[in-house]
Amino acid sequence: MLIEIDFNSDEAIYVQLQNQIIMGIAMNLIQEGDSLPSVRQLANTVGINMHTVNKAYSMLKQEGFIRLDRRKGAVIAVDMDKARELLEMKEQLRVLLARGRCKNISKEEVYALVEEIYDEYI
Amino acid sequence: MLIEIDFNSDEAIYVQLQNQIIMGIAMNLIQEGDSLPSVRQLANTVGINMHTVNKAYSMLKQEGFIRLDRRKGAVIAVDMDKARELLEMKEQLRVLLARGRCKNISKEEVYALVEEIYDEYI
DNA sequence: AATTATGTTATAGTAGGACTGGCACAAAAG
DNA sequence: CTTTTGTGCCAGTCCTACTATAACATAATT
Repeated sequence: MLIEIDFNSDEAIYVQLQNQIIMGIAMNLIQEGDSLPSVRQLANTVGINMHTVNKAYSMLKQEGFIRLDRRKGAVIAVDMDKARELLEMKEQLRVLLARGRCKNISKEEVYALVEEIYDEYI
Repeated sequence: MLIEIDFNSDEAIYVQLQNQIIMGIAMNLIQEGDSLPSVRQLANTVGINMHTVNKAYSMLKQEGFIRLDRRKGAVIAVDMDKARELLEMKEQLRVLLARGRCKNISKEEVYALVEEIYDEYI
């Protein structure tokens, strides 16, 4: 799985790492049980510091996307805490949809976007 | 329109201001043409610095939610750049839905959330 | 047994953003 | 004229992001 960092982005590097890994899981580019490069290895190939990768991995672990195994590195292991995820998603959606509503974006247009994104999952 | 700041939140104050004003517009608590308190006034009532309010207003202006009028203060004036908003919303949704998909949240559950939020708009 | 690679922790430094504070200005309102 | 407005500049504090170096115990490799 290819990971690319935009150093000119205003998004923190560890957030970019997080999001790309999460999207990689959603896209089935990496699956349950697969392992990600080690902290040092990924830091080296991407060209960033070890601690930055470690922070991304730590957060992914805390949020229940990976399990850190000393033998196999960072192993994809998603816990299914839907309740918590639904609550967080609702908070995020509330702000996102409010912005859209101000700009006259209809519910149907939102649904169209969701459909488009789900279609990307093949 | 009541504005409340959570000083213990990890969200920046000016972001909280932005979001509350945007949600205020979406909820019809404030409407096109209405004006918000002046920079100094709002800063005073909320108990924060003038420059923090100014930053929130400046961003809202740049994002096309208000117009700054020296006579009337910050006037609600939403520009309808749907194309840009749809692009931004899609980027945000991509990350949000990826998280959900990893946690086995179905498209139908997402739609249910959207319905719930739209129902809040009365 | 020795070497290497791993996750993890500690400490320290730099850079930038967030927030506050004070001051000042021109423009508009009263 | 006086007050209030948005705006700009400069300075200072605090926190986060990122880097850098070092150290450690554990585990895989040789």
